Amino acid sequence: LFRMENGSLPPKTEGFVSRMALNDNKAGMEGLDRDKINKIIMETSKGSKFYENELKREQQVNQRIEMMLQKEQITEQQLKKAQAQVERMVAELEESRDLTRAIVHVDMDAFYAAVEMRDCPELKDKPMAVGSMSMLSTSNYLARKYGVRAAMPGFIAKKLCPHLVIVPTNFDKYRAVSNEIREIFTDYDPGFMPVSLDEAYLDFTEHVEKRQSWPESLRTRRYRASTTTTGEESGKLAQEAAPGTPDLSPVLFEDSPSSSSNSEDAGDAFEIFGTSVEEAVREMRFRIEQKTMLTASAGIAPNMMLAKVCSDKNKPNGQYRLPPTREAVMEFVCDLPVRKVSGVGKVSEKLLSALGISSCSHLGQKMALLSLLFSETSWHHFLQVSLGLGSAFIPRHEERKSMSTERTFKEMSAVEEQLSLCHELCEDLANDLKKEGLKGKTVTLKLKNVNFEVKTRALTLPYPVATADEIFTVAKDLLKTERDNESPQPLRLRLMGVRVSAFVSSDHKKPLQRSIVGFLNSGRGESGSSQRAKQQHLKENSQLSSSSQIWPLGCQRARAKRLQLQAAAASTTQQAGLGTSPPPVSGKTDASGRCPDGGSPALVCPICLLSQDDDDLGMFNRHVDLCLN
DNA sequence: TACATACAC
DNA sequence: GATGGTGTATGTA
Repeated sequence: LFRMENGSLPPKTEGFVSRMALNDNKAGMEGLDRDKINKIIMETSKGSKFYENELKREQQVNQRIEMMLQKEQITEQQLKKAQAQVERMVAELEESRDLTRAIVHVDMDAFYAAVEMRDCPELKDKPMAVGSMSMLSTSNYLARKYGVRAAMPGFIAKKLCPHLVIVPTNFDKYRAVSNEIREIFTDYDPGFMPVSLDEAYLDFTEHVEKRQSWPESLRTRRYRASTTTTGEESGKLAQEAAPGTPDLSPVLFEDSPSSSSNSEDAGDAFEIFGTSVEEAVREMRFRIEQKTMLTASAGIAPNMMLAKVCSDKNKPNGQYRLPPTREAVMEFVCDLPVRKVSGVGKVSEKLLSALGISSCSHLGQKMALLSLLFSETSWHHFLQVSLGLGSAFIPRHEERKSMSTERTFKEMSAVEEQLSLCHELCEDLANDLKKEGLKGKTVTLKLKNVNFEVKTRALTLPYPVATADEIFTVAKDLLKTERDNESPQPLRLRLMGVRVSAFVSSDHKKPLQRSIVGFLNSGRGESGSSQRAKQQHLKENSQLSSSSQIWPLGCQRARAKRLQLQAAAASTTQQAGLGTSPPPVSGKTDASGRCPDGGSPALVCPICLLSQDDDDLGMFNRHVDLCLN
């Protein structure tokens, strides 16, 4: 069972850097001439600093593989023991398998490219990509046929496809479209989780439940401006239908059926969607197309990991539902290439492939071995994947943990130039931090030299910083240290970046918010999205979502009161946190970090509504937690 | 905490 | 001529 296929798996061509080869596991990349494309990529890259660095990284990975294969000499004894442990864990995980949720992953098709094509008809029948000569963000399906894809530099793409049109990015435009589709998402799951501008996870479970008892009119989508709409949605729908003729969406892929052409065939003035999840998702995609003239693909599955894979299955402009049965899931996962799973990238793929693992079923077969070769978190993740398990609920949006800005430029070696750039970065970063009212204690400087070698240097202060000068004071010091380190050689840089992390303000507010939100929702049952709460979604104006009906009036008042208390407590908290001000101690705080004026206001527990004598926030939070339990 | 790596988009 | 920017997680020291 073990120690059989030793190593010989990756077909190694001499001097071939597999890290740089075409990634053809994305949609629209089937059946093209890989070898020819890779040859062009390699020829164009060969000899560049970038290439040399990639070669180095490749060798590092190869070394890791060697070390791993040495460890593979494992006694039967050990393996048996590991196998037993794996089996125990499998049983445990099986126990917890949840097939009751309908998780949806939506993904706009060739998003940036599609937006540009929509707004510039000239582009519709041309291979095009969005980005620059240095880097492409995405490409349309016509360009993909030439091997042109996201994360490829434009000058290489041009070699692959000389007629390629490269359009610069218009982030503001993409953001605007993103907001439009997110409005639609909210109607199906107000707690949806955005992944990026064009991608999101939604929990459709509750929507589908409600949908069963809806009148047909609520499931009717008009796409002719002429018809009058009925019901509470009329305004919205009329607006969405306003763009009129449905055949304006850019044709992304010649062979792909477009829902627009379907509607033309039907020749009807409206369409009624059914009550199933699939119909609901179809409806959502239809509304997206009506509103933005862009198409989306979607995957429906019992958990996030599977939904993500499913959304890729019928891309572009398609959807796929994986039935919520153990059998269907296991069959689906069996032949699934590990690389398709989110979280498994180039390196993991290569490591696994060295062990003879390329599909998820292999993953399951070799789990005992994997448990001995990989870290606990890694093999636990592999195990879950091999069983088709993933998160069946969509986690609440997390607070951000860091904020950074970085820039690439032509070689820069002069100290003064580097310093002024560093200062500029600090200013930009301080600006961004200000927008979110953040202060952090850790400043990290990132440097990349002309050989593409990356270094980070960090310093954690005893107090939080936020202004450009505060950050710069630290960053320039880190830069100086690094310069001294390399001297007398100058730092020949091609990139510099500054990051601030270890935030304090949110750190204090967060646990409290969580507790209160948890309390407010505790009456609504335990499952999935109902547990999540984003204040923004509690606003009442959405027709489809139930948010305005969730709270009985009395309850709303209580909620308002508690939120008030929460705010008060939070501001108290921030004051208490002033002990962390920077050195020239401000006159407003004394050494203990207490507010000198008026003493410390008593904290009130939002649950039991009793004043807490202790004004220590930690104690207070523990009290709230006790109350919640 | 510091740093490097892997990963996603 | 030319290979990005932003953010998270994790392993290790």
